[in-house]
Parts: sequence; C-alpha cells; structure tokens
Amino acid sequence: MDYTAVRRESIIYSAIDLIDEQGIQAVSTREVAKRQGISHTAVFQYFPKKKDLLYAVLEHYSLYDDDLFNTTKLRKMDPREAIIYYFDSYSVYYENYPAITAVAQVFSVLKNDPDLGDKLRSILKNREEHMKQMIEDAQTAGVINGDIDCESLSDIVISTVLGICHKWRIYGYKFSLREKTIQAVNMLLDAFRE
Amino acid sequence: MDYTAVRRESIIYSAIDLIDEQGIQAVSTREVAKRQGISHTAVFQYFPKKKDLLYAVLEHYSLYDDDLFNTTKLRKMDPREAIIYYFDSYSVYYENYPAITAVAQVFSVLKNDPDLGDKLRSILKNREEHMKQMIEDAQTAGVINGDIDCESLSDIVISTVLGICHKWRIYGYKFSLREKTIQAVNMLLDAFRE
Amino acid sequence: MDYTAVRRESIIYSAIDLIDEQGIQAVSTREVAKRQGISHTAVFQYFPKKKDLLYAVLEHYSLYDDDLFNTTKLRKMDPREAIIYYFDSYSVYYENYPAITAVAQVFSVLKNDPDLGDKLRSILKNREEHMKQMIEDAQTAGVINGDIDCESLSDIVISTVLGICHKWRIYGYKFSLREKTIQAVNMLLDAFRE
Amino acid sequence: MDYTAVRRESIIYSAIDLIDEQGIQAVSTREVAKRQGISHTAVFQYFPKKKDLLYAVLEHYSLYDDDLFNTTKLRKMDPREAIIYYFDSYSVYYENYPAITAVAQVFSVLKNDPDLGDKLRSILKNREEHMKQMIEDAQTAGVINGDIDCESLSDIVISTVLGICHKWRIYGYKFSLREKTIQAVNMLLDAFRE
DNA sequence: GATGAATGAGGATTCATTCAT
DNA sequence: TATGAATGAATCCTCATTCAT
Repeated sequence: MDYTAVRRESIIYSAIDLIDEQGIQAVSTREVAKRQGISHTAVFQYFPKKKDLLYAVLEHYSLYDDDLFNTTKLRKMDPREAIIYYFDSYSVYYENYPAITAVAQVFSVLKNDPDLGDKLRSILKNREEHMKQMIEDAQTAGVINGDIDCESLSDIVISTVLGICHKWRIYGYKFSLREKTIQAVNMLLDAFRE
Repeated sequence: MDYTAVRRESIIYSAIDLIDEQGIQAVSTREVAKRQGISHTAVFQYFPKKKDLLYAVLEHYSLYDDDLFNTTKLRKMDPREAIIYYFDSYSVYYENYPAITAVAQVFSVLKNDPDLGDKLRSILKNREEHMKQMIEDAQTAGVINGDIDCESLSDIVISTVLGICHKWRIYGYKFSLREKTIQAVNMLLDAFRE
Repeated sequence: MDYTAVRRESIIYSAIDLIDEQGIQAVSTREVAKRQGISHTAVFQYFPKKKDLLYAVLEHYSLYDDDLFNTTKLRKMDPREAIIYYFDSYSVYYENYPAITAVAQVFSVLKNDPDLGDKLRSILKNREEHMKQMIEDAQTAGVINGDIDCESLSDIVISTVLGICHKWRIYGYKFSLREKTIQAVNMLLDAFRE
Repeated sequence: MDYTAVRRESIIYSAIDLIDEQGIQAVSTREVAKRQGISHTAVFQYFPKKKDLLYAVLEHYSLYDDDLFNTTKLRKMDPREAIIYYFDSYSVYYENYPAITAVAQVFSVLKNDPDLGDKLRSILKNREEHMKQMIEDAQTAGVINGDIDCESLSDIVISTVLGICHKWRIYGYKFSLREKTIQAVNMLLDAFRE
C-alpha cells in the first residue's frame, strides 16, 4: 500500500475515533487533521469533500460483511454453527476495535444525505439478506421452526445484537460483548428451534 | 393553556418535525423559527439555550412512559396482556405521530452532551426497568419461562421493537408498525413461554 | 418622593452595583430589571433609552460635588482645612458606598458617546475648578508655595486621590481609604507648603 | 518577520486604534477585520479567541516596561536622572503613538475577565515595583527624603503621570505630554527631596 | 404603570472549501 | 504533496427597543 493509501486509511481511522469519542458532530476536517498531525487542508487531498470521507467510513464499517458471510458458505458450516460463527466473528472484531461500533449509531445523521443514505441502506439491506438466508438455511435443515417468518426472526436477531452492542457502549464496555451476544443469539435460536 | 405554553409546545413540535425530516443537525434556532413564522431570536424567549429546547424534546418524547406503565398496573391486567397493551399503545401513538419516532435515533448525537446525555440515559433506564418488571410479572404468573434471564429477554424485546420502528422509518412507513410490532412481541412471548 | 422617583433611583443603584461587580459591559436592561424584580421592559418606563440611565448614573456620581465645595466656602474653613475636609468627606462617602467608586473607572467607556462624554467632561472640569480654587486660596493664605503652578498641583492631587481609590478597589478594600487618602493629601500639602 | 507575524501585529495595531478611537466596546472581530481589509473570520486564524487578541494588546502595551527599567540600571544613571529618563522615554513613545495610551483606560473593562485581569494586574504590579525601586535608590542616594514612605510616593508619581496622560487624551493632545509629565515629575522630586 | 411577545442588529465562533505557493 | 491564507455561510446567543394589552 503506497503512502497515499496509508494516509487515506489513517484519516478514516481518525474519523471513526472521533465519532466514537465525541460523536459525529465532532468530525471536522480540522479535528481529523489535528489527529493526523497534518494541516487541515491536506485532508482534502485524500477526500475532496467531507462527504467522501464519511462515505469511506461507511465502506470501512461494512468491509467484512460479504467476506464473513461467504466464509460460512465456503466452509460449508452447518446452519446454526454458521449463525454463531457470523456473530462471534463480529463480536471479536468489535471487542478488538470498539470504536468502530460507534458508526452504527450515527446512521440517523448520515441517512439524511442522499448519497450516504443510499450507501447506508444498502449496507443494512445486505446484512438483512445475509441474516435471512442463514435463517432459511437453518429452517431447511430443521434447526429452526419452519413456520416462523424468516424476516421477522431476522429483524429480531439483528435488532437484538445491535441493541446489545449499544448497551455495551453505554456501559463503557464493562461486560464481554462476545459472551453476551452469543448468549442472546443462542437464547433466540433455542427459543425458535423446531 | 396560555399563549406562552402553547407557543413553547409548538416550538417543540417544530423541532421534532425537523429532526424527523432532516435530522438533528438541521435543528437550528433559525430553522425552528422559520417554521413557527417568528424571528429566530424569539425562540430564545421560550428556550434560553438551544439545549433547553432539546431537553424539552426529550421530555416530550418520554411523556407517556410512566403513565403507560402505571396504567397496566392500575388496571390489574394479566402480565402478557400488559406487555401487549404497552407496546400496542406505543405503536398506536407512533402511527398517529410518526415524527416522534425520529427522536429515538438522535440519542447518539445528544448523548455527548452532559445534561442531555443524563436525561437520555435516565429515559432508557426507566424503560428498561418497566420492561424487566413486566417480564418478571409474567414469569411469576407462569406465562414466561422462569429460567430465562429477565434482563436478557428485556434487551431482546426492547431492541426488537426499536429495530422494527427504525425499519418502519427507513421504508417510509410502508407497513403497519402496530401489526408488525405486536406480531414480533407475540412471537417472542410465545417462544419464551413456559 | 413618589413611587416613580423611588423606583428610578433604585434602578440607578442597581446599575451602579452592576458596574461595581461586573463592569460596564454587564449593565443591560435585562440584568438591571432582574435585580429590581421587574420585567426588563419596565426599565424603559423610567429611562426611555439606556443612555438615559447611564446619564443618570453619572449625575448620581457627581451629586455632592457642588454641595461639598460650597460647604467649605460657607463654613469659612481655613484653606488647608478645606482641602482636607473635601477629601475626607469623599473618603467617608466612598467607604460607606464603595460601589460608587466603580463609576470613575468607567469613564473611558462612556466618553465615546457624545452626550455622556459631555456630561463626563463637565464633571471632571468642575472638580478640577474646585480643586484649583482651593489651592489658590491656600496659596493666597500662604500655606502653599505661591510659586507652584496651581493647575499642576491640582492635577497631582486629583490624580493621587483617584489613584488611591483605584488601588483600594483592586486590593479589595483591604486598607482604609480614608486614612490613606488623608495621609497622601497631607504629604502633598506638606511637601508643597511655603 | 514572516507574513503571519506581520499580519498578527497589524491586527493588534488595528485593535489598539479602535480602542483609541471608539473605545473597547467597539473592538469586534468584524470591525478589526474591516480595518485590515480581510474577512472577519480571518481574524480567528491569528487569534483563535477574541480574548487572545486582547491579551496580545496588553502584552503590546507593556512591551517596553522591563527594557526601559533595565536600561536605567545598565547605564548606571543617577537615581533622579533615572526617574526622569523613565518617564521621558514613555512620554516620547506616547507622543509618537498616542493611540497606545487608550489601552490604559481599558483596564476597568478587561479586569472582569479572569485571564486578562491577571495579566493586567501583573503589569500594574510590575510598574509599581519599578517605581518603588527607583524611589528607594533615590532615597539611598539622598536625593529624596528618606523619611518618605516609598510606596506612597510611588502611588503619587504613578497616579500623577497617568492622570496627565488621561487629561492629554481628553483635551485632544493639545499640550505637550512630554513637557507636562517631566514638569510634574520634577515638581514632585523637588518637593520630596532631602 | 407593567408585562410579555417580538424584532433586527450585531457579536463570537466553527466549518467546509478554495487557491496560490 | 502539503501548507497557510482567506472566505462566506451558518451557528448560538445577547441586547436595546417597540408595541399591544
């Protein structure tokens, strides 16, 4: 990765850290630049518009979405294992990089911009598709009750996992996100099994 | 209600509408004033600081929280009925006043302010307490599995309902919030029953 | 004195207190009204323009100037006694009402307004005339060196007394204004005697 | 001196000119910028807070204080000559740059700010120390009466010189500040000599 | 005589963005 | 490629003042 690409990514990290620590409204080119130790106009060399930076943050946020889902496919995991693997991977990632979880909370602000809003809706749609497919696979395999509406269950699981993540942030990372997430997902999978 | 109180409340509604339509970052004294047809400095007569307006918005948002919960107590509803009643009431309220649901999405921005953050956390805490108590009652009454950790289930239910509400907004209120909410809550109550 | 006059004077006192405590820039109709326990628009009933209030403050500040000087004349005091009496009277007045001394420090701000500036210059001029005449009397009586330029000495005495008053304020009224003033004036009278 | 430093200093001069012409309350970023021919936001590039600009004005005002005093020490002037030299230097400086004398009159406004108040008090304290030491030296050398309280005499001299400067401003610079100052100081030194 | 509503001017400050270097 | 200067729009907020009641 060349210098430019490295700096670009580094700026994205600074932006995410800022969102994490002080919220979206604290993300200004000046503040980002200060953290990078560069002049605030230099940021525009990498992101001509501020929106471009925010777009890049969203892309970074969803970086592993497809890979993770495909891994469960490629490794031919059994459906329940796949679901657990999926959330476990995310939990581990988040525990190692808690700041990234702040991005999810900022959707409501970004969604008002046409471009960012589109990007954002596509991320959510994509995740929902993954989830629905994993649930359908589990239903086909008979480990989840086939009568259940898969979209409803998908909503429940995704909302629950997101809700736990929010709580984790609110309480200052004082519990194990991974444990609590897996416990909740297992609770749900048990409750909705055949 | 005297003129001042009416205007005050009217400003709060304008602020909420703005949050709904364009997001928190669009809530400026000027924009609020424009909607009220008054000069932007007049807003300060009712809310000396912008923060006061936002605080009032949060109070407005949680206006019925305690009443609703207490109603279920006073009417001595059976526990499952109480839970359904609770969410049904909210769904009806939200369907009649969709803009108010935007407030929930604004937490991530307001939480960085000390005063607003406190208010906000107290709202969330209060709702969680209500939910936990309703679940405990249901467990005592034997309509929810007593082995279930009531906080975990509370997290699941609250997250799910909030998630549905988010989705409702994202998809432009194209489905019935009330139906989907009640369906999901019933799904969960069925899944976690004794 | 009727109600209106009483209130008027009371407002002047509040204005002076404000100048004393927080400086001229803190004198706003709102702040004055708050101290009076009246609505901020009521102030305009007594002082149609803010400038009128400030003018009244200046008048209040120089209220006793002529009386005091004339007293020394009427009582036919001897010249040195007259000078001491003059400053002693002021010192006692100031010690009993320290806030009033703040007005002197605010001249630099008020002098930029045409009307207030005129009032202010006339106050200073008047005091200087008094001082010069008292010195001349003392020179005629042979208790001050007749060769001394009476305006120069007047400048010295007035400046010194004002300077002591400033210092008194800066150091939080920790020394006796009266003692220090009289001591300094005596020092000067001794030094410049025949 | 680079562009930035030049502009910075130039802004300070504009601020002082404004204080001189219209008083402290006329010093706004907009007015300063107008005089500089730049946009009012550009001022913040040089002084992030308005307070920083005012602080710089105070520093500018006291720029030569120490140098001047030290010069009298280094040149081993005799004590009376030193005092005259000290005030003569200031008088010449002020006559060449009358606007700077406006700063002295602004103390009453700035003193209410914690930071500026501290700076300001330190300037006054420093000048008083210089004066006292010069008087003590003169007493040791026997050119001022040793029985005189040096602080009292210092107050008298400083107040007198300041008072003359005020008068000079009020009367539109119509007399020679230098002459009048030196005359008054000589008068005092003569009156209080051994 | 007093109040409460409203206003317009102005003030400090932040920010994204542009441009010349 | 990076910097520093500059800008204009927007933000919150204060203030003196007016007017209808």
